[in-house]
Amino acid sequence: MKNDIKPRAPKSGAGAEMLSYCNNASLRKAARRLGKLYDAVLEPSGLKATQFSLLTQIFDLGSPTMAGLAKSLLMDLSAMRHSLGPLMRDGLVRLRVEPKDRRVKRVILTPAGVAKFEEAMQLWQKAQGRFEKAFGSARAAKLRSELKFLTSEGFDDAF
Amino acid sequence: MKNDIKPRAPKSGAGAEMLSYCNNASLRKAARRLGKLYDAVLEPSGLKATQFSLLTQIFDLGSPTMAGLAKSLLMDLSAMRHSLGPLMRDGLVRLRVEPKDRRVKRVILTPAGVAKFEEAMQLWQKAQGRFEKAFGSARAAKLRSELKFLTSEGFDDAF
DNA sequence: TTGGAATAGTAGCATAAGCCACTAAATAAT
DNA sequence: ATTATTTAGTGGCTTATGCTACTATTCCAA
Repeated sequence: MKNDIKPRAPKSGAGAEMLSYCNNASLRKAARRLGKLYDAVLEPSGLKATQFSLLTQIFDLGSPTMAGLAKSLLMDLSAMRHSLGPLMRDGLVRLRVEPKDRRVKRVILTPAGVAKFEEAMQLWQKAQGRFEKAFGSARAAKLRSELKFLTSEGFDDAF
Repeated sequence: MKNDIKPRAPKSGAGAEMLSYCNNASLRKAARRLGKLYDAVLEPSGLKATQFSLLTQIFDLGSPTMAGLAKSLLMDLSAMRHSLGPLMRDGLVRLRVEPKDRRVKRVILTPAGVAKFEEAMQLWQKAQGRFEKAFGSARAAKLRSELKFLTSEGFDDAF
């Protein structure tokens, strides 16, 4: 009488793991787990994986505007700003008003930020390598490809 | 001179999207996106997708202990407790001390919690259906399977 | 040119999630 | 039995993210 409601799971009862059928829950769970693994490897740098991602994106885009950075990460502008907080506090990143349009602020890596990025990059390589070894490179590429599709315009429109 | 450092990305420069090579960043980005989509569909219930997941797991496990619930979600016990906060505040869930071992507290769905769960389940079915339609059912099953592996013991050991 | 719409950020609040330190209860070891 | 150890939770702090409301600029149209 316990599980007459369930997410199209086959049978049920304890151990049916209804939640494993939820694409969103599966994704979050995996993200939690993988985040911890990458975090652990990056730990010597003092950066969280999310922070490393931010530095990487800022570096890659080359002093993007806040809105541009947020958009590239499919992140809320406000959320992105909050995440920049610790990085600004630690002097890795700073903001610069765009003279041409004083509404705009560009996100700049400070020299310390670049140095920290380079340091963390070594660790990231290690984490990435361990992942590819444990999961398989081709398999990882395929997974990233699927995830990329999930974040594409096309998927968003289709949903 | 800008991108002489990069995560095994092929070329680089603006648009190379270094970050798309990071398995962790890809996963988080996709999780953010998908979370928002599921959240939007669940919105009429007043539950976030994460909260629905919690209710589902509590329901499925049948009044699990806090530790058991956290473990099943690969979540920190403390984090899980924090997430239960809003659900307890809203009267959907409550805790009950286990008489046999007074350290233990079981997480119980209140009648209101069960009702809310059933209500949200309808919406979840809709979100899940839209996902499967946009992404493909077989493809989704394959993706979940890969994500499941990421959260398995085996992967953890290999990493 | 001036008032309204659009754009870029900021501020505050709320949930999601992890870590560490601490308490309480049960178990094992001596 | 008494202490040491382990197990289960709690609390507080921090970062990750999102939403909404509000401010500052810029742009566009009448």
